[in-house]
Amino acid sequence: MNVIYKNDSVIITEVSSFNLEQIFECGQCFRWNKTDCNTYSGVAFGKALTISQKDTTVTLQGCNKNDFENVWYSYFDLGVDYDGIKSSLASLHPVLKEAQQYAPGIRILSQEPWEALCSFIISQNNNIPRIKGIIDRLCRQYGEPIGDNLYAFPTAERLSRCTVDDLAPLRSGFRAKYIVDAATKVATDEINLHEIKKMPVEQARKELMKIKGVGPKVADCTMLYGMGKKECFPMDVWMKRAMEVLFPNLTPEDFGTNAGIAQQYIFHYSRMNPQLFEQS
DNA sequence: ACCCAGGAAATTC
DNA sequence: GAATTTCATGGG
Repeated sequence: MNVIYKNDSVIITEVSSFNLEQIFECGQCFRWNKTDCNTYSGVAFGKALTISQKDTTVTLQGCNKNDFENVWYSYFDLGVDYDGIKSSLASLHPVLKEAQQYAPGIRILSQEPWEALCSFIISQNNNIPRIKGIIDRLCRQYGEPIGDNLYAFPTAERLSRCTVDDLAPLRSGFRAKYIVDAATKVATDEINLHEIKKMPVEQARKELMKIKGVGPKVADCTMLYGMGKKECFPMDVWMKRAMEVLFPNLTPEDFGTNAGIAQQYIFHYSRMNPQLFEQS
């Protein structure tokens, strides 16, 4: 991998294990949209970015050296050797190898802890298009505008000043009260996400589950996508099916310290191939 | 009308 | 304590 800095853009060449479509559409994030062929626009850490890819060259538009080094490098997990992780995971199980080869350009994004927590609270018993819609309305309503019809993810402090009735226009249903509880606990520092990030997984999960509407699955998504805890293995309906049908004699622990990455390959592979789970 | 969606809380057994 | 029902909303 090679990085070239221009005036208002950064170009990465010879990138490996990196595919924008697979990264943004494997179900780990909800705020990136395809704006053109091989091009996505989105917001993270309060910064807007347009990013495009052709083969092993990736261009970040509207990005200076500072933003790249402080935000996007870690956001796209560029310090992690996915080639190495993939070959190690592939040797564990033939079906995992198959899932990984289906979308070899997946990377786990390092999202903001609060955004990950809030997003996956909204995700429960919900479908992805509708999750994206709710989060879009949430950001438009309560996020800081950052130009070009784009908005930062609203802070916990801002949302803590909302009532359940205030959130009605989001049409988030029964999840509104969970959003308010999470925002309040985070804003008052009753729940400190940066401290939780430093804790061992078991303890961190226990802390996160003090929030109403946060169970094991939402807690694990928060830790995997928002706290860099790659051993977490969120067990949703798809992953339960996948484990029963594709890996009947394995448990998440069998996938090791990068189980969360394995989970992402399996989740995406399963969702794109639902016929695997049809009864015959 | 029914079923399901990146679940968790409330209720019942 | 384990199993079942309920919780809003929208699409198929």
